[in-house]
Amino acid sequence: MSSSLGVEIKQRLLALVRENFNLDLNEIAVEVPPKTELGDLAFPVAFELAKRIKAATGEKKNPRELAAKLAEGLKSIPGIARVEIAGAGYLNVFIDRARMFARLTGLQSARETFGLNPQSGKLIVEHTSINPNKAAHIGHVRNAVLGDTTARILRTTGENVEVHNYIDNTGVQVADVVVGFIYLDGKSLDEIKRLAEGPGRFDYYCWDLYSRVGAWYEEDKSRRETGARILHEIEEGGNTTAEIAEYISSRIVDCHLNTMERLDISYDLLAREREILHLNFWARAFEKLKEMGAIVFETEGRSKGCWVMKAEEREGERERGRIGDDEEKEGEYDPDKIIVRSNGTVTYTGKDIAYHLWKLGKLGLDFHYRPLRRNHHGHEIWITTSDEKESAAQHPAFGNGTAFLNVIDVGQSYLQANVKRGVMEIDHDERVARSAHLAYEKVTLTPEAAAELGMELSEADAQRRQIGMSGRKGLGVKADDLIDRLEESALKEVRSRHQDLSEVEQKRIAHQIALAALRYFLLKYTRNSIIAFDFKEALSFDGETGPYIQYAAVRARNIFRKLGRKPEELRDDFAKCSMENIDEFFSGESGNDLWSLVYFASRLDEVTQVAASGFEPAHIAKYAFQLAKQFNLFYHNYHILSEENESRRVLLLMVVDVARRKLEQALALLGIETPERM
RNA sequence: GGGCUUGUAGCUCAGGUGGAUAGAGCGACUGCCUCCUAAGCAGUAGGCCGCUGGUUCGAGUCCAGCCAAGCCCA
Repeated sequence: MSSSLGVEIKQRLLALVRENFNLDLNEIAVEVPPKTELGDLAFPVAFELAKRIKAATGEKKNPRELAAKLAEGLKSIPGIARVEIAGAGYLNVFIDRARMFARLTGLQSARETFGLNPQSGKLIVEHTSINPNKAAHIGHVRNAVLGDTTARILRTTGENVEVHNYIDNTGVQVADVVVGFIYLDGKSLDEIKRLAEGPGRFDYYCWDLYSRVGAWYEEDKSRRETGARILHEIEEGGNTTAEIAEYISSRIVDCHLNTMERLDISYDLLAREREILHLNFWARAFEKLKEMGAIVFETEGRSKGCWVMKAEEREGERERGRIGDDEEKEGEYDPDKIIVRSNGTVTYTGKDIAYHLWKLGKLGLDFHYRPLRRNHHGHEIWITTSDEKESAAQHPAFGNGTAFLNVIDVGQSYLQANVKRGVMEIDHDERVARSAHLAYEKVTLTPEAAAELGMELSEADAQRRQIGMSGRKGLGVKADDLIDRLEESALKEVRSRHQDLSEVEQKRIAHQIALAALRYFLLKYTRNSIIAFDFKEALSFDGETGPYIQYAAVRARNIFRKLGRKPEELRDDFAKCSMENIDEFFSGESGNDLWSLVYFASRLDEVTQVAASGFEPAHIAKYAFQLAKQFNLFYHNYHILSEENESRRVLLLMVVDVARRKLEQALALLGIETPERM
């Protein structure tokens, strides 16, 4: 792998600088030169060195001369073909192409992890976590796709990952839909059941109902008290209202799991808030927090009578904010974080700290578990329960993580920071510090998209670049609607190209293409970029899209199909090629072309590392697209099957195979399959 | 008023640890299917990288101050 060679060169350079100039550099920067002809790795170390020498002795040195001195010492490293000094003093290293190519083609294609940093502990990734009261929309899908892809990337780098989906089944949003069923529709539990089991889409029905409830509240604000009462009954449990809530939220969770299954997104465990309430997680966490002195009881000031987590700095300096009445927003932005209000109720932060202590195995309490369903890979998805009788005798060991990663939109940053702080007061394990809030920006709508959804735009809205989606207003792109449209238009394309395939096969391919289009669309943007959703863009299969990348991989497959042999069957022919053949192959102008494709393909592992350490799947997405582009260029310029020179043809085929393998691996990291045909 | 984030081509966005001529997609214009699939390829046009200073041999990248937008909050 090129990066290990890079590491070796760095170490050698550090030693050379020490020997020759008696200086210690703390880092050696590496770059990739802008053109293949300039080399494969570039070290601007001579510039840094000249600066340091001047600082130490006042002597002005020419970077080119310094670079030349260092170059001598690199030549003996195996894998390096030659070293050149370029520009004002770049040290450019040329990799031994034949040697590296031979190694690349020899890789096991089934290799899934490269385990450069295997972790002993378990990382708990939480994503999706949609309120179970209505259909999922494109914003929820961004969360799920980001979380799912991050989990795939982390697993590939050797992490042990457990994926959780948190179900807030006793929250305000579920309560509002319950209000709708009882007060707006006048439906009993049995009637709701008939509706849910009927032919219509239950999550779509709730989507509309939820916005009707929003409007109902707007008409008469005092109706919100009804909502508050219903919420209280749900939290308390043991009554019909709670039963209705339980039924509705369970059915909606089913719908969400179906939607996510279409995107090849799955979970190990669904953890529900209901159990956190019933199993008294908070009470235990409260004891622990008090024990550790993480929270203190205020006897004076604005927060008198509250248990608070003291601010880290400037304690007491700033005047504390008034305690509001608003359930949801209370006190979260005070310098001292209120955990328990003076009336004895617990804030979200408090409950969340309890839940996260459980994730790390520090609570001393556990859920009961039952299997819920299997996904299409046969993987069992478990769900928590508070009923011991329901509990499975045998279940995987959930929780007990060493760190957690929460995929939540950026608006929750402050809350998440407080949760982490609270947890770290109790769990001092340094690995907890690796825990992070994986924040991402929202998906909004372009004015055009909003108009297409039937929204009446006010003048102010029409002027704006983007319009926020609103579950309460029923304004948003429903995930299943979008997937349906993608599959439909993909199917049309597949039919026109592959009339020989069966209907089932055509649909399967259309589905793979639709999934690629959607996942790539959501992953090509970096996390902190707002996605202004546009139908035309999201439904495109051309240009920088998932299908474009799939197409490149399929083209590579087609070459082997046409050839009538599998890549593995060419090993013997490849072995007959001498190193001289390969050197010749990679020399000259065409050699540079071929090499730049191979070299770029070799860098997937390096890119994966960067994506993993920054929790940024967009790096892989961008890389995959660039690799596909390079492959398409190669495909256009070189006719492989018509190549008459026997050994050259074999080598070209091996290049195709290296590129194909890396394309497929990159797509797999993004959760995208490569179709057999396109 | 406080905190966080963002400002790069007409539009949407990339640009780890400062480095070689600032990139891509879309849109516009011009070419390329007798040849492994044109969901493709090649080319043209399009840029005070928000503004002003600073650090540096070197700044889209780092620092400060402005301006503008978005998000969270008293």
